[in-house]
Parts: sequence; structure tokens; C-alpha cells
Amino acid sequence: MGEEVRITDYDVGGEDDDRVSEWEVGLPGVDDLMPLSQSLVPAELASAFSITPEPHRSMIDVNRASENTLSNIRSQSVKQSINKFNAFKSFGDDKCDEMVMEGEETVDLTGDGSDSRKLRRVDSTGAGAGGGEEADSSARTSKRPRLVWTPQLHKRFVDVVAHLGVKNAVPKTIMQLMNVEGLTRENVASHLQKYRLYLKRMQGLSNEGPSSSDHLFASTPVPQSLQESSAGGNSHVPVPIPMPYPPQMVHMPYPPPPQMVAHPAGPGASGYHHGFESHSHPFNMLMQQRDWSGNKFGSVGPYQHRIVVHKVVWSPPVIVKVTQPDVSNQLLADQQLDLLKSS
DNA sequence: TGATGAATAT
DNA sequence: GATATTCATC
Repeated sequence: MGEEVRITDYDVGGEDDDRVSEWEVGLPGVDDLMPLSQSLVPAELASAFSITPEPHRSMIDVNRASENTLSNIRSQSVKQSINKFNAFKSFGDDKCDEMVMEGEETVDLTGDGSDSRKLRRVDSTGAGAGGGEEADSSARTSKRPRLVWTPQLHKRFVDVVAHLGVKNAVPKTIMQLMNVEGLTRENVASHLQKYRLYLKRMQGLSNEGPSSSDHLFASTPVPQSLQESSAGGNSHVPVPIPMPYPPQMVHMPYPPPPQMVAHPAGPGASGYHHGFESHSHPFNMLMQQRDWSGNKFGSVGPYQHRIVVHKVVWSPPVIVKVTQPDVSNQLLADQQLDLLKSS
């Protein structure tokens, strides 16, 4: 695609003749300005200070962002944008490796658009052609983006459930121990409901393998403490897992190359991904479709050469390293101590 | 009154 | 099929 789209032809509603030249006196010339598409932080510096580099922005992106801004101003929907931003701010860059939110591109996939409720949260990247009809959409944008349970997130979930035991694993506790910013009790409750159904199904057909529909759940083996009948109380064997989880995971700015997930160690690999095609694995699908900012790209993406870290390493068990004063983290640490003492 | 879990909706 | 939302119940 032609990346270098000139921003100078951007039309703000006036001709070039209307420009007030006095306003430009003293301003740096075009040649003096750093292109907006250029990153302000060199790659080496970003790496050294664990700064998540922003994806490369072309002039198309810059133009699009400008159009969005102006479009929002025109339609007086700035408030809506702030809500949107706040909704996504809580899923900051460093959370992207564990949480994937759908939403901004959630569109009417049926194509007919017959149901108005399906039209919510259609992003305005291509807007502007039709006119400002999105002014009344503020109420619809207050919804949270749809959470995607990545295998990493699910594993954290399973670890916590295993640690608590099925009986004690209730949404609120799970949510707290998972320590994932932005994760709601409703998210956990919904997932827990499905996970319990999965466990029940697994108990029913203990000899057979997991159903092909259990991609995500099958990707994380059911811990021993959950496979046995939930005897309840404190009879279950707690699973030693690092608790609470650190609020951030190891810096992993870009997804691992798809082939690592699809074929972890060649043909003779463990059965970790046994039973389903690589393209149908939820994590794999995500990686093939998007980078962490939600932009879509193919499996041979622009970041492929930069992908180095593919193994997520949690903080070591027992040692809870708090690098900054974090009250909630401290509370969780106390909780963990209590849990360990009581178990 | 808030949390839970099953049912239902999207 | 995955996730969100609703609602009866605790």
C-alpha cells in the first residue's frame, strides 16, 4: 500500500488561500519537523528500559487519527472518545500479552444489519463519508470490550482454581488472585461457569480425550487437584503456584511466532496441543490475525524478525517481588500468606 | 445488599 | 461456540 500519504492535503474545510500566514511565523518548517510516524524512543532504549514500543505508524495511521479527532470534535462526541479511551486505558500495553480485548472492530458480521443491537461499537476508522450520525452513540460505547480468554489468561485462571479447589473457587476470589487488571468478576464468573461444565464433561468421559470443541480448556491440562472429585473443604491438595500473580507479565511486546505455538517442538512434540489444528487454536488464531494493538496482520507479519521472547516466565514461586508500593498487591500478598498458612 | 450460579442472550 | 448479561437465590 502507498504508505506515505501526504498530510498536507488534509482538508479542514478551507482552501489554501484561506490560510493565515501570520500564524505560521516562527513555526518550524516542514523540514525541521520530525515525522509523526517516527518513533520517539529508539529501539535500543526502549529495550533497555522495558518500554513497550508502539507499533510503527504510517502516515495513513496519522491521517486516520487526525480525521478521527476532527470527526469527533465536529460531532461533539469527545466525551464518547474519552469513555472509550478510559475503557481501554486499563488494558495498558503491558497487559496486552495476557488480555486480548475485542471490541473496536466488532461489527455486524451477519452483514444484513437487521438488528440494531449488532451495530454497536463500530469504530469510525472509515467513517466520515456518510456524515455525523454517530452523535447519539455515547450510551452504546460504555460497554466493556469483549474479553478473549487467551491460553495464558486461562492458565492463570486454572492455576488459581486449582489452588483454591473447586469448592472454594468463586468468581470474586478467583478474580482477586488472578490479579489481572481489567478483569471483572463477571468475566470470571462466565468463564468459571463454562470451565465447570468442561470439568463435568471430562469426568463423564474420563477415558476419552477432550472434545474437539474444548480447544482452550484442553490447552491447559486439568490439574490433579481438580480431576478428582471435589471432596471439598480443605481436603484438596493445594497446587503450589506463585500467588498472587504479579500484576504484569514478563515483557513480551510481540506475540510469539505462530509456528512456535502450532508446532512447539516439531512432529514429536508433547501432546500439549494435541487434537486440534494449528489454525483453530484460539491463541494461534489471534496471533495470525492481529498484533497486540489489535491491528490485523498475516502470519508472516512485520514483527516476525523481532520476536525473541516466546516463553512466558512467571515470577518465581514464594518470592513476591513488589517493585513499587502497591496497596492492592500488598493485600493480595497478605492473602496469599494466609492461604499458605491455612493450607 | 452483594455474590453466586444457572439460564439466556448476543 | 465464546462471552456477556440477566435473574432467581443465597
